[in-house]
Amino acid sequence: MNQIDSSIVEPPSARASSKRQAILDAAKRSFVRDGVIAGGIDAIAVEAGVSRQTVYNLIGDRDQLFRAVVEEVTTRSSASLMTVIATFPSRPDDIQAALTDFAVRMLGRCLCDIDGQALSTLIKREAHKHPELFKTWEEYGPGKDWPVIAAQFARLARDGYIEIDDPSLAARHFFALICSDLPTDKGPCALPTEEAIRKTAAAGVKTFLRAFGSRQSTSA
Amino acid sequence: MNQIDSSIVEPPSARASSKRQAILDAAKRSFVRDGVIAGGIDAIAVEAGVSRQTVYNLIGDRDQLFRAVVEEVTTRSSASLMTVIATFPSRPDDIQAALTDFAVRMLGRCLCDIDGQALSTLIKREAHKHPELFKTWEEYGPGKDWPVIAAQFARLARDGYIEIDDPSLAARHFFALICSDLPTDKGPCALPTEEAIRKTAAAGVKTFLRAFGSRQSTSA
DNA sequence: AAAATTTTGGACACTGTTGTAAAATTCCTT
DNA sequence: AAGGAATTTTACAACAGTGTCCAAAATTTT
Repeated sequence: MNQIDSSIVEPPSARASSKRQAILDAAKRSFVRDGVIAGGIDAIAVEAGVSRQTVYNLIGDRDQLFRAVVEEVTTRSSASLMTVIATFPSRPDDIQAALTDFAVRMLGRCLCDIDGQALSTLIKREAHKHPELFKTWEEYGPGKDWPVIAAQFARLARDGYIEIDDPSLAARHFFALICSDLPTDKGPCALPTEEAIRKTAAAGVKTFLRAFGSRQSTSA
Repeated sequence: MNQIDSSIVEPPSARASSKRQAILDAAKRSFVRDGVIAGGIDAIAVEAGVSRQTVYNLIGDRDQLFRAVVEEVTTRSSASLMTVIATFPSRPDDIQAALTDFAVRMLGRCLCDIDGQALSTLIKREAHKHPELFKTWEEYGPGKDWPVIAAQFARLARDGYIEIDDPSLAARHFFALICSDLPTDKGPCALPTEEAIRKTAAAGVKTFLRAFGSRQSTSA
């Protein structure tokens, strides 16, 4: 039905793979929107543009579907988080601008994208019924990267940009501030606009630097 | 409707009222734990210690049950929030200690109690299906009190305790910081311990005052 | 073009839940 | 203790969703 750009030459099971992805995406949306148990398999199949049988053929029953979605979301979120962490400013001229840009990237590409949203929603909502989910998050997912982020802040402190006692705490406060009043927390599940993200990030970084910025490097 | 401490002589429908409350509590827990649609009415009835019929007799079907729970949770949360806001420090000797105590009260009695937990969970999870829920939150629930909180911070600034540009933003950053790494966000739905609350609140207030505290009144 | 494979739509039995209605029981009033 | 109200028990019909099977249609491969 919807081959994206598989016009020229595709591997043997390209169609199946594409359909599989469509199902996973539809299931992801359904799980986030209605909960894992609430939405019917039929609805997911319709949303994916396939028949119910295809769902059972390519993936399996609800439980396997859930696991497949979690796996994909975890993998993707972890990867994009790593990518963004790699862009953490190292020796910026303007620490405020650099941190703001970093915060915007983090919010837009990790926390507010469809996968990040799905991951946090699923963890919050299904953790009590699937304890392994939270464990996976800690071991293989974004949860394992907190020390890396803390280390970035420690390095920033060592280079004289900020003054902190506890890098881990600083990292958590940084994230709390840049997420402070994202529309996500309030209204429906709509993803915030790029503009809202930038505004929130800038305000959060400003407060963060008021608290932790070195006196000499605080500009503005 | 709900007489509070009618221990000595009970009004005629005291038993019904008590059962009604038990049902509402059980439904609240079930809705938060499993979602509004997932848990069976039977399970709620058993958890409340009544039969399924009594649920239908005293309250009604699932939808009425949901509305009753939302109404109760909203009312209670709003009331306890008001109570705690009333204890906002006015002219404290030690601004840090006073704000920390306030943060502890706010976390413990509003955000981390069963009703606050239920309210935020239900709003996040069911907002898309019951838009009136979020609207109610804004008009009658805790949402309507943000300006009041912002005003408290404005007053604190006027009295020279803190230095802020935007009271509303300061209020949001204050809450973001004191909620920063509450165990709630991570693990299962268990309520955080008093100790964890105090620690998180203290750390949040400390950072808040590093950012916004007046130079002269910042102690330690 | 024919064969092989995948996808589809429909039918099916099955389970679990719902909301209601009647009896049976318990509880309170008098 | 008897009468009456409330509550629980039990039963029931209706319904929605699940997972499976199969034949027909569509699609790919030979």
